[in-house]
Amino acid sequence: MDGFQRRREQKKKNILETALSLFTEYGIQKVSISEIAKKANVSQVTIYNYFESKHNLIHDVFIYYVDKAANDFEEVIFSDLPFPEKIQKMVFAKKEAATQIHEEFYEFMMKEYTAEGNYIEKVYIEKTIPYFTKLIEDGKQQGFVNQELSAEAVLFYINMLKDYVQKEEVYQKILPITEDITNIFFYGICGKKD
Amino acid sequence: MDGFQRRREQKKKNILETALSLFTEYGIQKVSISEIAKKANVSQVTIYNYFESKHNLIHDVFIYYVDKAANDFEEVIFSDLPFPEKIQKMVFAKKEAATQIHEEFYEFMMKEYTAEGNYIEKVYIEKTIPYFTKLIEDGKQQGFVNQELSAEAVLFYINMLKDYVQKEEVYQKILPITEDITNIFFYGICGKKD
Amino acid sequence: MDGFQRRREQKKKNILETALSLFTEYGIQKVSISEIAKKANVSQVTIYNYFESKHNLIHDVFIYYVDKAANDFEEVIFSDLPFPEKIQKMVFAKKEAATQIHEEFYEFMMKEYTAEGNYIEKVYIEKTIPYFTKLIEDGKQQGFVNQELSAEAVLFYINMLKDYVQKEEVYQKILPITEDITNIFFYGICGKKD
Amino acid sequence: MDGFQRRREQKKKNILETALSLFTEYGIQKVSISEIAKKANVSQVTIYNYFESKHNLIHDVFIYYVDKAANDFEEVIFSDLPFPEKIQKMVFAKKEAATQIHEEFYEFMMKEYTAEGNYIEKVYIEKTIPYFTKLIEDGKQQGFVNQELSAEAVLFYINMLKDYVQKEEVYQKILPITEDITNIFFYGICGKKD
DNA sequence: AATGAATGAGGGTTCATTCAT
DNA sequence: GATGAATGAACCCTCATTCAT
Repeated sequence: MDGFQRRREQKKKNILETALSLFTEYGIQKVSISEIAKKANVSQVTIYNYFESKHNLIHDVFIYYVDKAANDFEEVIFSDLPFPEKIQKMVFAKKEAATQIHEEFYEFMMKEYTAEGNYIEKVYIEKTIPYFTKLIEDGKQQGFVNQELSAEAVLFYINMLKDYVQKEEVYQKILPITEDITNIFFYGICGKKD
Repeated sequence: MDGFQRRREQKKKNILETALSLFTEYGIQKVSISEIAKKANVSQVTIYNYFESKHNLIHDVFIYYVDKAANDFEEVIFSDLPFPEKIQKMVFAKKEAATQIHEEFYEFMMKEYTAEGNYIEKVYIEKTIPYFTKLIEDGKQQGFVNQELSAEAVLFYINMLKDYVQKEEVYQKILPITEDITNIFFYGICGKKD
Repeated sequence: MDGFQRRREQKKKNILETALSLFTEYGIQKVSISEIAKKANVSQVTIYNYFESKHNLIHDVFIYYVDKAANDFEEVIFSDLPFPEKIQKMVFAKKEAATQIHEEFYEFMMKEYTAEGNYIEKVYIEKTIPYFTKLIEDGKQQGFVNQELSAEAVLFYINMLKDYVQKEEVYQKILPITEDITNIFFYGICGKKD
Repeated sequence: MDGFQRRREQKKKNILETALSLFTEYGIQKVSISEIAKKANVSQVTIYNYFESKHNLIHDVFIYYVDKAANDFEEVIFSDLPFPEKIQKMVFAKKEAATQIHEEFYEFMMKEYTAEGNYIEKVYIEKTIPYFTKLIEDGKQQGFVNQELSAEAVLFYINMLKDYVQKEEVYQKILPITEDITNIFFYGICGKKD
């Protein structure tokens, strides 16, 4: 990749980052192209030169985000932390502002684009799910996970917790009850930790 | 309340219902005042006469929705179903389309308005929480809920499940693993149901 | 039609006239909605309220024009002028500026819309052609038109002359040779008037 | 002219041809510089290097076209066809698609540029008119053209016919009445061919 | 000389909101 | 009080043109 290409990529990444941060903070519709352009220090038209339309930009931002998230995820999975801490980290790790995701953007990812490119699905099937399944296998072998539970159900639970805890307005409220929540996750609302 | 007043209230409710249904289906920003006016068979200006601004309309729609949801909630709580079925009903009851809530509207409720009027907070404190606390107390006495868990944590968990399951794109995927999910809820990913 | 309606129609006509005059002078693409709005003393959005899109506006302007032109045509046809003067009037009558038609607008009428609504076709079939055929019949009976010629061919010829003479850049050049042109029309480039 | 020059001229001609074909097909305003650049396989800036502005490009394309058309014209004039066939060929010869001229481009030639460079005028005066006058003289001598008619009037008529017949939407409609039209041209709507 | 990148200006369109009847 | 009509501001997008390499 020559200097031209590299600079182009750099600029593209810059726009993607800017757009991602604005989208995650304010949602998609509230953010105008001109806003992104201003904050990224480029002209509106430059954005159009790179991405052709707002819709395309959103698409690319979305893929950019999914890749990034998948990488973060892998890192935790392949770390050598003990099982419970991996879970904790995945669920409760305070996200940096940049990855605090705006509901509308989340929704966009989940809904509008599953239909079209199904990129998120692909990433899930190729990476997230296999790694995750392995994690749960390990958990079962080490006695942290009930052998009878399906991996899907556990995956669902962890995802739910993660998504939910990630919400800004939720995160702060549950800080004091983090321990209880962890307990419920491991032992249910009924079970006892003993 | 005389005939005038009643007609006025009726018209207002009509507008609120229309707006709610459009908001929940398409989100707030995608729905224009003129759309609401057309579907509610009134003039745009009538809406402004009643609600002064779109922002106010949203606010009122939101309160209208919270009240309705709180009522539904009460009904389940005070029914004479056994504890686990109450939980199931709260979490898994297939919502009618009308209450399948659009993410953006949900977010609006959670974020923009917790700041300002905090009506949802008020309703929660006055009704939801007390009733819910009682529900959990009952659950503890009947041995369904671990005595050591805080009511807040359980409340959080149930809400999370409810919200998550309500999402259209989630609901269908988890149908096959409903039982596992219920099990995890009661006994954790570790514990066994036995 | 009540006062409301009348005023609405008046305003609509005002916009149509303004648009027509601008279109005929500058062509369609060069004329922006905001230009029309400014010259018609209304807001851009008012135009959108009446016509929904530029495309629709063009369409309506076009129909407005065709109707007007058809009326002018009828008037001449049903006047009690002698045959040659009718022809002269149809072909050479100095158009008011307002009906000096811009090529692009003409083309639009001829091409884009013949496909879609075929309104011009309808008007032609219902009014122009019958009237015109009668005119030619009269011309034949009075010995002004060769009996063997088809009405279509004569119609074509008159239309061609009319359209061509109407062009601004042409009109002035041919003024000095009007008589020759009339002669050619009646007696051909070969024939002699004697 | 060295190799450099020749290559330069070649590239210029390439751009002119591309622009001409796009202009004649879609009109001037609908064709963007970037479109021309793409289709001609050069960069936009190259076009600017050669032609300085879109306006200039149009100008040059126009001159390119007029020269070409004048050459075609000469060819017919100096051919050894009999007079009526020359006329027929000039008027009815089915143009190749490439020279089916878009109205807007035609108008541009006729209007905007007659004012400014008057190149077309010059060509007319220097070549078209003399040649044409000679043609008409021949016609008169051979008895095909009325001696009393001015050459201008006949020229006008032929041009009109040619321009009009060239229009796509007209050409097809008149095919069945070509003979009648030719007759009218030679003998008028009154006269008889006998 | 040639190009990829960048831009200011402007166009069509939508929307929350106000005016006037 | 209710309505049709009207509006200013903003948005997405395109284009002729210039900059920088």
